Amino acid sequence: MTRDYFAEGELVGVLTTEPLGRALDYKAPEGGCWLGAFVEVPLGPRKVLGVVWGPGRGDWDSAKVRAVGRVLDVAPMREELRAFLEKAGAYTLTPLPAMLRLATRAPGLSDPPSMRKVYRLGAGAPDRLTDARRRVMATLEEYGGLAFTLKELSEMAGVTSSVVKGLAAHGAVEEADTPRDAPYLPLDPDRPGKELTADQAVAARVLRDAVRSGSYGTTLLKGVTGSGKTEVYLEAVADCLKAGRQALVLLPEIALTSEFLTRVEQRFGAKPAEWHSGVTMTERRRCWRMLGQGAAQLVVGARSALFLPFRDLGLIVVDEEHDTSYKQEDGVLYNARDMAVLRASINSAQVVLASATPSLESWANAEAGKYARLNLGARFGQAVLPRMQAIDMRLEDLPGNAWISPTLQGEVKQRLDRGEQSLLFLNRRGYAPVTICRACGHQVGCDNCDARMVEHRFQKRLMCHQCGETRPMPQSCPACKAEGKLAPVGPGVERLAEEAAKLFPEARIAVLSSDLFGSARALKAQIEEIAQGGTDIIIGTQLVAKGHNFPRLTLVGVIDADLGLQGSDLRAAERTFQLMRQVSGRAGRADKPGVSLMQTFQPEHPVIRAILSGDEEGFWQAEAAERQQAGMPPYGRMAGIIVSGPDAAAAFDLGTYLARSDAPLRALGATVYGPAPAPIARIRGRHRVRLLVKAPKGVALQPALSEWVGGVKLKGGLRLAVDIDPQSFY
DNA sequence: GTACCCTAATAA
DNA sequence: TATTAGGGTACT
Repeated sequence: MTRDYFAEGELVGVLTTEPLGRALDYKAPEGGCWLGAFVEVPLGPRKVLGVVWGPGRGDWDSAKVRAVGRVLDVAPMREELRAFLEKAGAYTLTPLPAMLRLATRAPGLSDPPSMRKVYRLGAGAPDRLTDARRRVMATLEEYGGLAFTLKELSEMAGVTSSVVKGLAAHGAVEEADTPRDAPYLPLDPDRPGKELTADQAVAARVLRDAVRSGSYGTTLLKGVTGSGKTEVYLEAVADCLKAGRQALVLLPEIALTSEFLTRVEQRFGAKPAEWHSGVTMTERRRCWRMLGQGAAQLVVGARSALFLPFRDLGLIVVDEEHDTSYKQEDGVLYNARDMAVLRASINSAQVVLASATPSLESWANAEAGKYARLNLGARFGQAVLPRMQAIDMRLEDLPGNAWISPTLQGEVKQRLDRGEQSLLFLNRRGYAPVTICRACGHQVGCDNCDARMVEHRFQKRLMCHQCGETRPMPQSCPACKAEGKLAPVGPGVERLAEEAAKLFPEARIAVLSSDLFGSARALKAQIEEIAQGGTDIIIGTQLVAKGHNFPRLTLVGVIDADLGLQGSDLRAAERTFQLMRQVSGRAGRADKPGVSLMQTFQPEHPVIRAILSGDEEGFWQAEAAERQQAGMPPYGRMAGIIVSGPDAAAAFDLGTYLARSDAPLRALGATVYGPAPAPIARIRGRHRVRLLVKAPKGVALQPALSEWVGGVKLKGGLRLAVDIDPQSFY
């Protein structure tokens, strides 16, 4: 039994975010401290943030043990969150301090709560009741005991701030100091939701019962685009809130949050808390603090929201659970989908994994009975799934440097004539993926990475999609100095837009690509304009595949359906299948039927055939069988090791050394492959070498891995990262 | 002799 | 991670 209070002078173990691997011993401060308390401790010449993690170990020279500086004025970290950080750290082989950093990414944690003045109904009476004063009093009475800032109150009453001040002077309005971090407006789960179809009602009831059980469980909620997944899981959120517990909805893309916030507001009458990289410092602080106090009921956020200090988390929804952006690819390597399941199991909470095209992992877990499974069939309203067809590019008469086939052109023309929208999908940002010199054949590459520079014509620059480095479009070849010989090769969305503009000069064309919008707001405005019908042809990257509603869209043209199938990655088929299905789902949402046409050079490819036939179960079965055969995840376990450093030879040497000293892994029946140059052999000037570990399912992989790599001394700027359950398998 | 830079060690 | 101590180098 661990103790949860430490009296002054007792030894406590404090975990800091400094990379020391474990908690350090300190003396409890005056007044003692609680287990989980956020504290400020002296470390060398500095003061750093820490959390009281347990009793001290007492193995440090007691004369050198220092005292905790002070206990911070925030809710202590709950036991569930501490357990989650420890387990998630053990799973991903991440040292605890790095895990703690994920959970303390809130600004101003060590500051006292800042105060502001608010105004509410007072006991006194004003000497004269003017019309303006009456409006202020009426406003306050309408909202009962609620308090408002000067600005809010004067705006709501339609008076100037001096009117409010005047009333405050008479005591009719009371002036008070409250913490700046105000509770979120309460969400009302009892408001009636949208009318559900029979299908949706059944699914909603199952989820509701699961939430009411108050225990852990995971449900895979599968439904095609437009089948009303959101309505269904919002019912589960409603029941979670009714039970007085908190809920978290994870979204893969910030661009999706504002649309989602609106839906929550329609359903519950107020906006939830928001947590992602685009949220201001003040809002983050408020979110973090209010969650701990239970003054925020629902958070909508990106994967990092998993590490927020919920007081009583009862439900986690992972929307578009198959999305690859749930996998954090640098720093702490974790998959938010898996971590959501872990956190829920610790918190006795429910997980809903929602997707039209689940990941093979989740599909297999549902098949194995580890997850419950719910299928939403028909699309909401009259809309039906789009008709899907291939355009065999071997039969199309298309000149070089053109990518819209005559067949596709004809279809777009028809939509233009009918006043409907078309979407041309190409998963390539920029103007052209390759810039080649016609004089010497040189391909312009990035100086710091092993990647080609991509021309972005709107910005008149070349950009490296690996490190983000840009440079002005050169006039002469960097290799042979020939002037005016640089030529674009291959299509990007910008170039496709140029081609479309030539073919359809009268059409209004919009390009949706993540790099063309400075802010989430600009992107949202553009999406809204498209939804209103202000655009005839949308040209977009995979940004458009994710849940935006374009009611007048009836044609999706996939420019290069073969793109994702190249390479030897076992996940390529799965990803292409998901992406194509998602994009196609954009067409025909309202009452107009949609068509999805895929340009391909290999219409007989099994993946393309599976996409066209719509035989999803068949596709998953075949994929699963193939993975099982190869002993690949989810039927086997994998880990990737990336060794990186400024010196290629040193990185490779360490890789070779690791490969030779693989005894701890062989003991498990695991195999080490490599070292080989990583898929991108150089990023930001660092050379990268990769090893892969393949192990049978059910073995204790992590302890063996830490024994294996834990002993190596990293010198000369070398770094080593272990990636459990990597996204790519080569 | 010292100003400057890089690397390695250290923190309780 | 931030700080600093130490060692080497290029200057005055």
